[in-house]
Amino acid sequence: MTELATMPGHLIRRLQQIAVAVFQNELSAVGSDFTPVQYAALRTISEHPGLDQASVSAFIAYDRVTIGGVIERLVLKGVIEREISKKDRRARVLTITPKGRDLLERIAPSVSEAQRAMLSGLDEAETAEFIRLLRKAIDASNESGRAPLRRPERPQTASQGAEDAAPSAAKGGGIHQRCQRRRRRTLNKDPE
Amino acid sequence: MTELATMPGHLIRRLQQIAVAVFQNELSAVGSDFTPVQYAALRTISEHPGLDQASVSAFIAYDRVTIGGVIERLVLKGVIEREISKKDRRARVLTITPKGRDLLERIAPSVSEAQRAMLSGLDEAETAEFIRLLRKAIDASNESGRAPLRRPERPQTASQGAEDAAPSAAKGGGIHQRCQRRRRRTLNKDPE
DNA sequence: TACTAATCATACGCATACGTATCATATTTG
DNA sequence: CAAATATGATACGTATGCGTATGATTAGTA
Repeated sequence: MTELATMPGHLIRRLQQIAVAVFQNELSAVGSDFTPVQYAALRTISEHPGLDQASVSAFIAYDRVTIGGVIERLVLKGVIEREISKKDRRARVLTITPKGRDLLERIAPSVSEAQRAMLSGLDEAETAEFIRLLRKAIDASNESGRAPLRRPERPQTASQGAEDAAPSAAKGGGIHQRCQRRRRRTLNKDPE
Repeated sequence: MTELATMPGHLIRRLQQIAVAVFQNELSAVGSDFTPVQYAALRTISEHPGLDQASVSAFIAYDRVTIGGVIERLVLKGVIEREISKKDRRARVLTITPKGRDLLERIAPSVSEAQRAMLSGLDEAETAEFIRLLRKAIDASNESGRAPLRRPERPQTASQGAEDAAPSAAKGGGIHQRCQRRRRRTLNKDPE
């Protein structure tokens, strides 16, 4: 049986927890309480104004249900606005507020510092190689996660939010089929 | 502003989510619903019978509060037993049950396969290098997380569980001081 | 020995993370 | 066009993950 301490899964989990802790430490030092996920969502909305929630989650490869809660908290913090799309009354169109833009700008140095600090054990060459391997591994298993990375294709709000672009296979490929496939934690119950 | 898609924090999170999905996919294929964390805890208890919960969490660098719930679910699944220590009535001594041992053995191939599959995008040399960098980064930032890796030092159950050993700085160094230090998400509230 | 400090476990609260189900609305098709 | 299907958002349940607080005990100290 392989040592637990050498298993990739275990190591990835530990580094992820360190990364979150480092991120929040850096941000709390400048009075911000954004989580890494909230930051990622806010960044995405800032750079692609007018996205709906499903597109945001596809953009950063997060779970749609989870992003719903993240968006909710960002709205409560007053850093984004959410309104019903005029083109599709199911969708909620998201835009960043001036306050959100200010905060993003203010925490930018801390975010950069966190990215550096979480890999402080690696030198420059190692960091570059590590990032390369991370991306390679992720690309190969993109479809294994619940929320594969996808590129959206509609600016939605028209007017301003037109800097999206990037077509490609969006839609259709997601999970969430009504008649589900790919069950994971279900039908389990280890046989007694 | 750096691209979100190139930030280590973002990439680490995505790979972690892929790793969890792969793990659970592999295990559900053989009828098991252990989570990665439950597996790590069970492995630790199996290899170091007689540990208390705090020692388990220190051993695998997980949070003590979280491990409490994990242990609880393992007890409910009937794979471990938890009883009050005779030496320290505050502590709960943990041991694996025969059923737990059987299950561990049965899922071993799936666990190995998951470790391989989650890095299927990397060749052998890359995988080795990736793991080396993971460990190096983690070692350097061990203290950044809430639950740094520590080695326990008391077998606790006496009799059987004596294969622990590995002394070193345990105790004292943990977080959880009564008068807290290292606040993270607190005293925040971004200035309006 | 009495008091203080440290430690184990646990409780509560909040934030991801995700399987699943449902409602509302679009889109596709026969 | 009407029925079937797909999609956006959300609700519910469970599992981490972790800051914080507290009760029970133990250890350390005046």
